[in-house]
Amino acid sequence: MLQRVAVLVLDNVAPFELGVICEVFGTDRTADGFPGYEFHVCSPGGATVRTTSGWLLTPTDDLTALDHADLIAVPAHPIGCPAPPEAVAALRRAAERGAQVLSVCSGAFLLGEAGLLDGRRCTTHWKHAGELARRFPAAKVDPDVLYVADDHIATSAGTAAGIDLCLHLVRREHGSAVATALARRMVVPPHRDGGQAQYVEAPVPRTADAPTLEPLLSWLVTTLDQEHTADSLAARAHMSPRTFARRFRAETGTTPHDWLTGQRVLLVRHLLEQTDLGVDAIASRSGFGTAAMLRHHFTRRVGATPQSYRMTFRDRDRVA
DNA sequence: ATCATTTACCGCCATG
DNA sequence: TTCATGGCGGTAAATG
Repeated sequence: MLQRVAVLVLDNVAPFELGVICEVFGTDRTADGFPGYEFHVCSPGGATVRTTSGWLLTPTDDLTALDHADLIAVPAHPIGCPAPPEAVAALRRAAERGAQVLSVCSGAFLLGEAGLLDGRRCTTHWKHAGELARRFPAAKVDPDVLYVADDHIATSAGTAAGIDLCLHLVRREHGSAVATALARRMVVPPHRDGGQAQYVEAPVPRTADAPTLEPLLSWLVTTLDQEHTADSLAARAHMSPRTFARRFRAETGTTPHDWLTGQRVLLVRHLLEQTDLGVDAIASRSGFGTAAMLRHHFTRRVGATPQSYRMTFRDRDRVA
């Protein structure tokens, strides 16, 4: 249960990464039906810290807040800045008692200092991935993903990926209806999977002379119930199968089939939360065809069975 | 759970 | 020369 959230700030904290965390967990939207959090910003001794932009930030708490938090968020700090031992120790204590920990960008280095990355899959900004692996040899650094959230230690790549990770945690806690509504409120894309590549060749849609796959993708999400094959998609995009596969990876960072499955799972989550349709009906509507197929992909990607997912999220949170 | 069959994907390389 | 293309074949994964 994520109720108490504590952000650990040190000198030279990066404002944008900090802002991402504040936006998701530190802004009161309970009036609109969103879940509320007890939000603490803490530093060693509660001392004022300087941001990388030069201005000063006065925390609400000292490090004792870490001992009572359900979620501890670590924004980015420049690598090489000495981490106060008491902050590292507090972080380790929190992780040991099972609190959820998340880092954005270079915040992962602080998690490394606390030994939280040992033996764990993790990530950071691609530019720092090599350094992170060198500094913490026991960490399994994956430089190619937006975020890793395998267990209660979660790490994310550069800045914007922090938004994806925060929304992922909201989704895990409160379901996709809440996460999607929150994303809409923040005007960010509703869901980017953690496995999605950090490098995408065309993250920004190009202009008319260089068409993108965007129209195809938009059409796909409205026709998830239909059958789609690699060849049929290539034909619709007026490309050879080989070129289509290449272009698809360049633009989305994944493969057509994998992307399609991801979208179908999102639709399933939605239908489980918002309707009373049976698993068979949902399988049919989402394009999985059979309940067995649905269960297979759903449990693999969500980590819960459709039934338990529905039990958890059905009617629990109302969103305006 | 396991298996046989089919499909998707990607490295390689020739082509324009 | 460099670059995108697209056909081929091996391998991994999905499917039923």
